[in-house]
Amino acid sequence: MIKEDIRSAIREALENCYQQGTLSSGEFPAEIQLEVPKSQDHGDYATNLAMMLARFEGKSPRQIADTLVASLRISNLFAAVEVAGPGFINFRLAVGYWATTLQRIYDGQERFGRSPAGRGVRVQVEFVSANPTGPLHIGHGRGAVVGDALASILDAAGFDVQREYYINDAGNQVQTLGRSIFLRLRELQGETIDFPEDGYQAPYIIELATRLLQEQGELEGIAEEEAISRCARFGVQQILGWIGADLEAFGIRFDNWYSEQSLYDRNMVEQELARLADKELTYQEDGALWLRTTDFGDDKNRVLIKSDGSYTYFASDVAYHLEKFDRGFDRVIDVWGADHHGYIPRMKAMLKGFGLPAEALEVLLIQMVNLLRDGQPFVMGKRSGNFITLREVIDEVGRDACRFFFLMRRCDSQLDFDLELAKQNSSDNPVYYVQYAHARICSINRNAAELGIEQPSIHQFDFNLLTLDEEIALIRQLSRFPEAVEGAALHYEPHRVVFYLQDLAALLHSYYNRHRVLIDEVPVTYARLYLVNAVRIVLANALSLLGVSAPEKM
RNA sequence: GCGCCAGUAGCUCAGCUGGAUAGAGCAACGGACUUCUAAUCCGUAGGCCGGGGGUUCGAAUCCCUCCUGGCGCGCCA
Repeated sequence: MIKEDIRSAIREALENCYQQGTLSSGEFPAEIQLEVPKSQDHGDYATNLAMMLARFEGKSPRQIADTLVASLRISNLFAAVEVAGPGFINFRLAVGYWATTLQRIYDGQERFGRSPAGRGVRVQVEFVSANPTGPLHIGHGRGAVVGDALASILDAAGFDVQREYYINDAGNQVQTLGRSIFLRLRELQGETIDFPEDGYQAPYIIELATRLLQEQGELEGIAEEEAISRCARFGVQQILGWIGADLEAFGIRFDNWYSEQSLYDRNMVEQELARLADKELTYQEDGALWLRTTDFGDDKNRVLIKSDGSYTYFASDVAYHLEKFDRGFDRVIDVWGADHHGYIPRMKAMLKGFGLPAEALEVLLIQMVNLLRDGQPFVMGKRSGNFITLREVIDEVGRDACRFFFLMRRCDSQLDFDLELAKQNSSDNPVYYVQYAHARICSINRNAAELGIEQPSIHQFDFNLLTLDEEIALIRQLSRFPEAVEGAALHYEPHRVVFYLQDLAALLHSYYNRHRVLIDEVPVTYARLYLVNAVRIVLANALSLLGVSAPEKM
């Protein structure tokens, strides 16, 4: 990649200076910082190296920068290297480099933007993992899209990625689900039931009860406990079906659905807890089994086995996470709702105590989505029965717009999602702005075909005919796509791809409005078609990372 | 009370590991369609980066403190 080429040129210059004695500290920064300057006047890339070295050299940054530049072999990589401001070294890339960029895009096609940065590190992204006790809501939707896009981005950046959904199909909530269905079922059979407040009130419970009655008949003659657990199993299975279908409608597929219950069935909880005990990380107190998380940064120790002998949720989660590493993942990313943030220290403490590095687990917190309708907050809650499902939102707002909206902001800031506003603004929703850029290029291609102009081959393309500032600006932006993907991957920030896309689309629209692609001069037309289709490829690749479609017509 | 996240233009938000003159969209105002799709473009205006201290060549970014909003602080899941 271009950044590495520049870095090695700088490194070489630095070595020369030390050898020739023009610089004396012998200091080598671990990584030479290269940034994209905000202003075009400052070149394509800039480094602050001279300023970093100032305190070691005892000279002014500008002096050091001058020395470095003098020693910098002016390769054909650069058109100009300048010292500017307090001591920046600005690099302007040689025009010929931009031709290479287009070449790489055509060579790579849908693979352009991918990089080996992740070195095949095995990473698992676990996301959504909503309890199978009700349909997905808007908050799940945000986590779903962020997790899905992040997984795609990591994959593009060279990580070996698996998408996993953890099914909480054991424990109290599932019991509550079973009991709720069971009671509704008895109601359907004519009994008068005093429905408990802590049961699930929502109408879909009655729907489930009705269906259970149809499919399995009455549960006469079965002990209540067994009947409830049968209701629970049925409910979980049905609801998982809904969830799977909703995610499918959202364009999300998991590589693996992992059952919490299966941990118990295989005695994994017992086994993994035993490993913690072997490391003397657990102790008995007040009739319960505790984990010493305080030794590793938590503010209190945590119970694994309650005094009544049953496991806590934390116990199975501990087993689940340890088992992830048993499965060979180098890194595990959990996408959680921000309301679970208090849970992070104990999970990290557990892994640390177990001897795993701190960065083995990365938790991405997804802040709350405040659902509004006509500016009025919509109180959500599965038990209250008052909620709008994710499916309803997708149907109302549209899949592409919905996904894009969730990805537009960094995930650790809260999001107001006004349904009326999202619909009302849908015509000037930013997603259309980006998609429109893609559709416009496709439209040019259709017109070209009608005029009998074929897509130019590399041999018909003459880079020297791309002389406009807007054209170079477009190629510059195209060349940065791999960096954008890599940055989004390494920082776990899918929204960077969104901003990259908006910038690229803006350049395309601006170019489109100012200049025509299809003109009388055939060689220029070829050059512009070549450029514009490189843009099309990158737009499509970036949209694909976000799971948003790239329409050919709008 | 303790902890986590946030506070940047009227509104919604970007700002990469500290860098050059703090950016974009919407809203406002003024322009551009006999020309590849006007879901677009061009321009104008809009700021004490919540307040106050500190660290240094340099702070929206790091540290301390205070204020505001949200969320957490179970032998619940």
